[in-house]
Amino acid sequence: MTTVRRRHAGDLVDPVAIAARLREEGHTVGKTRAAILEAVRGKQRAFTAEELAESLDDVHVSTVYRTLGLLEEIGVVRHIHLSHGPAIYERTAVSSDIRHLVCESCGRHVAVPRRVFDTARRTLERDYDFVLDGSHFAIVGRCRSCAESP
Amino acid sequence: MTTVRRRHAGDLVDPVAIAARLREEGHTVGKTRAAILEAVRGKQRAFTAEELAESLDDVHVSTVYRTLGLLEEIGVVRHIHLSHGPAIYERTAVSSDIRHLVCESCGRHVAVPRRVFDTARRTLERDYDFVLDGSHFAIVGRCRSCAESP
DNA sequence: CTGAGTGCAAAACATTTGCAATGTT
DNA sequence: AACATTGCAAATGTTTTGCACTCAG
Repeated sequence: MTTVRRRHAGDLVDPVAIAARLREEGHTVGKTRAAILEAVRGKQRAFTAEELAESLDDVHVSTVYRTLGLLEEIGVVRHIHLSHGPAIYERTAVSSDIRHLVCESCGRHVAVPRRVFDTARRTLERDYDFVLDGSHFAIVGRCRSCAESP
Repeated sequence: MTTVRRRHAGDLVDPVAIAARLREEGHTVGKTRAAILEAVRGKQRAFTAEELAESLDDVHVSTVYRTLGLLEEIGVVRHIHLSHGPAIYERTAVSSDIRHLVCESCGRHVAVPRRVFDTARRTLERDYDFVLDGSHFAIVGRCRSCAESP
């Protein structure tokens, strides 16, 4: 048996595989998109569209936004809104079981396991018909140092 | 004994009292501000700056933003960011023990008791040095009907 | 009278969009 | 060649700000 074709997000890190997937969807992949794909693979941490654009020569932010939008559709990245400021993007491969906390004073952000919110999630679902989704917007508060010096 | 002067936020609903408080802080209160104060008292539910401006004749949104900013400083109102779209303002008197949930599909929002997040709050504080503050940004998810028809 | 408040236009900021030029298949 | 993609400029939506004018104390 040769290359097994798995179809879940975890696969989509390799620029070549992603490009193939995009073509399947009827898109084309030229050098600009290829460069973005490469840059996304390079990112260890979450990044803003702006940052990604700056790390590439002659790629306009609007193009980055468009491409990240496409990558989001096929499940390669997701974006998270921190409190104020631009959204951050991260590869979905990074794990969907983390939630982002932001300190609204200093902007620092930390990742915590999703399970921290299990009790709240259950209560909301049971008593309030509400399905919590902490993955698209960060959870806001203050880190200890900022909480101590207000 | 006559009028007792209590100094906590719960008092600040009466336009006259609020105006007095503003003057204490060195501000002046003319007819525009008085009108805004009156309008704020009238609001049963949370409102956007835009809505408030539209409910008043010849008061510019920028003035409403400025005045709400002032009212926020003295603890009369607070603003909450829903997922997308404008922030909503509510009188602090309304209760600081509620948290706002927003459905990111339909925009509907519901209030739930702060205690729903007690477990999460304790864990975050104990294990992650993070002080949760669900009062400034809404908690995002989906209401049951939207969750069922994605 | 003098500083505070106001309307308006413009800036700020993150993101989206229309369009003409260019690139991909 | 046909159509997708790109850069750029302009629009979007929310909030803030500079400035000249008006008003409150």
